[in-house]
Amino acid sequence: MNAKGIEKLVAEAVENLRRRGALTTDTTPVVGRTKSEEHGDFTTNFAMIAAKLERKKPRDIAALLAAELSGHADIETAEVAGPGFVNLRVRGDAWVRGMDEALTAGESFGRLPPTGNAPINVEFVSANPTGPLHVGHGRGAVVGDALVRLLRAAGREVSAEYYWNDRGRQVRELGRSVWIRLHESLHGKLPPIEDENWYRGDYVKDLARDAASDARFAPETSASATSGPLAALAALGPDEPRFVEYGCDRMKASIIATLARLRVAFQHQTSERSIAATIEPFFSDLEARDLAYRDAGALFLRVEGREGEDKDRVVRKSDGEWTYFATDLLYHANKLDRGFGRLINIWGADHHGYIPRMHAGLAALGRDPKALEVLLVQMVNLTAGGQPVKMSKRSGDFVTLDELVDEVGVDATRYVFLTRRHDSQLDFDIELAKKKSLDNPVFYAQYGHARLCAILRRGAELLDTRRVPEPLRPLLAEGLGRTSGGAIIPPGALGLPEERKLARTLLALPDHVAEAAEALEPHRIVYFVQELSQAFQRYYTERWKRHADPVLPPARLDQPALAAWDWERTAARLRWIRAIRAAVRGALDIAGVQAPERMDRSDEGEREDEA
RNA sequence: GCGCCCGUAGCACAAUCGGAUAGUGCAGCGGAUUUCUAAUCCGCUGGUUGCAGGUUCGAGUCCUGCCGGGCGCACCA
Repeated sequence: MNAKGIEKLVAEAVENLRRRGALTTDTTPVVGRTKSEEHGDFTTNFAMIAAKLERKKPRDIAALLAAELSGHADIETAEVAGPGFVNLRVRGDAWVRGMDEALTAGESFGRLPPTGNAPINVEFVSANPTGPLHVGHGRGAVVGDALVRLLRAAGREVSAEYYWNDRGRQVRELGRSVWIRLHESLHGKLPPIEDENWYRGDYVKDLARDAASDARFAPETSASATSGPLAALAALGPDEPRFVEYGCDRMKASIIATLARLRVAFQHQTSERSIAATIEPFFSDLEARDLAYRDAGALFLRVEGREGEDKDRVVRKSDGEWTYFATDLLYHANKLDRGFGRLINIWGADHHGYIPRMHAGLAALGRDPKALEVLLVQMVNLTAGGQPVKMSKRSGDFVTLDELVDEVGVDATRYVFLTRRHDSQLDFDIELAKKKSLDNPVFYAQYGHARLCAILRRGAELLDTRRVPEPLRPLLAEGLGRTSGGAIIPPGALGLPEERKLARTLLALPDHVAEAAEALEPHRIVYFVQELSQAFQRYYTERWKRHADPVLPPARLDQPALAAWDWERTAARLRWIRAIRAAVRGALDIAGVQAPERMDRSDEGEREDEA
């Protein structure tokens, strides 16, 4: 029972009207959730959209549709409102049925059936294997991974992919940097270096230190009894290609390990080196077809005038080296050749100028530029209690992703990265993300789940300690989900407006999944968790504090009071709470954030200022 | 100079292919409560959606022009 379901129902009604000749349009209706309670549960603007083609007044069409819909078994009321909306209110027992579906789906609630479309390739992170990932990469990683999970939940077939720039100048610099550090540890000082391009982070020292034990240097190290392995390696000189390979392999492994920690995984990794292997014939073919040409010793691809590009672009420099643009282009073509219908890329926002060039390049190749969709992820500013944390890249002194995860944990890292749309800047408050209090949104969401679990645990305890009157035990067992159909919980037992509203909220998860996948905006799932958690917390507190109507009987009740308790209502609410929990779990699963059964209260308690 | 992204409450952000009265958190002020995990909840304050036009039944959303912020315009990556 969600907007998609209602949409089908409205479409049927429209079809009926058409068959009877009351309407002629073939406009497909769109149904949305209402913002305001008084407008019912769902609304459609079909009448206003169709009005022009029908050449009728919107309200007249709306009246026809409303009359048709009000006959349906699931519809309580169908009313014409405003300029021509049809507002629908769904019957209470239809909500209860909807929750049964959610409970049957359990952990996988929110997942949509497969669309059967061509698979989607999502390429993200793809940071050069020349150093550890930093915080900005982390955001791209989490957004990309959540997007992959989201698209899968929405029934798409998705492959997550990492592209390694393991060729070209950047990695040559890494190889040279390894040599520089070898030289340093051998001679106690850096060799004379005429430029600033080498990588001077501490991780390179580690690479240099471990190089001697790497198998690919065995010929040198084993034959170096007198001078020592370090000297043997240093003698290879700064341009030794094995330094590059070695450095890349080590960095790749380290980057993948960091991402795995963050629960980010890839189905496929592509190496630029392997792409470059076929680049010669590819571009000479283009040259033969006059899609590329030589000028001043360089090879240019004809992209001028396409996708807003104002000049042709170099694919091979006059020094003979292929540009990254050339291999990137070939790589995207390669992905299309592998059968992907859509190529989604996640880039740092500073690369946005590259998008038109990529599109133009694809167009020049005769490919559909629209197949490549680029999501730009904006900057992350780290703060601690409102104060900016310095992230100077100078001398390799910047905050790595590993350090961030060490500091605040995987769940908080992921959650915070998903609290903003990808294209807006993000302030990441490290202090807040660590706090075990409710102004920390991660904590709030996880606590909400733990609380749902606590209620169900207590319900189970009541049953197991036999404090529930004998004849009513099957009912409670049903509410707790221990049986299915073992007892009938009357739909009317869950009749409060708040309960109905919350049912509507939780059953909207499949709609949110569909919409978020369509928009490529995983952050919406996090908003859903927040909304649902908050709605339940409000309900839970209000029921008890304001209405003296708790979900479970208070602990102090004696046996006669328990006998008089309304167990039917309790069973209905427990079932409903399980449905809420299924929705929270389903949503957190898409975000890749854990849903803990309990929060340990132990540490951190109070230790404010003691001054 | 040209191009791209963003301007929504004091701060940080939402807003379902253009839908009805623009929401949520934090901060501020006031309150509930002695329990089912209070690690809770409620109320109040706060807005000309940067500005000016346009498109239409209807605009935070689309178009044009300004203003402000960020970024990009290499035979760099």
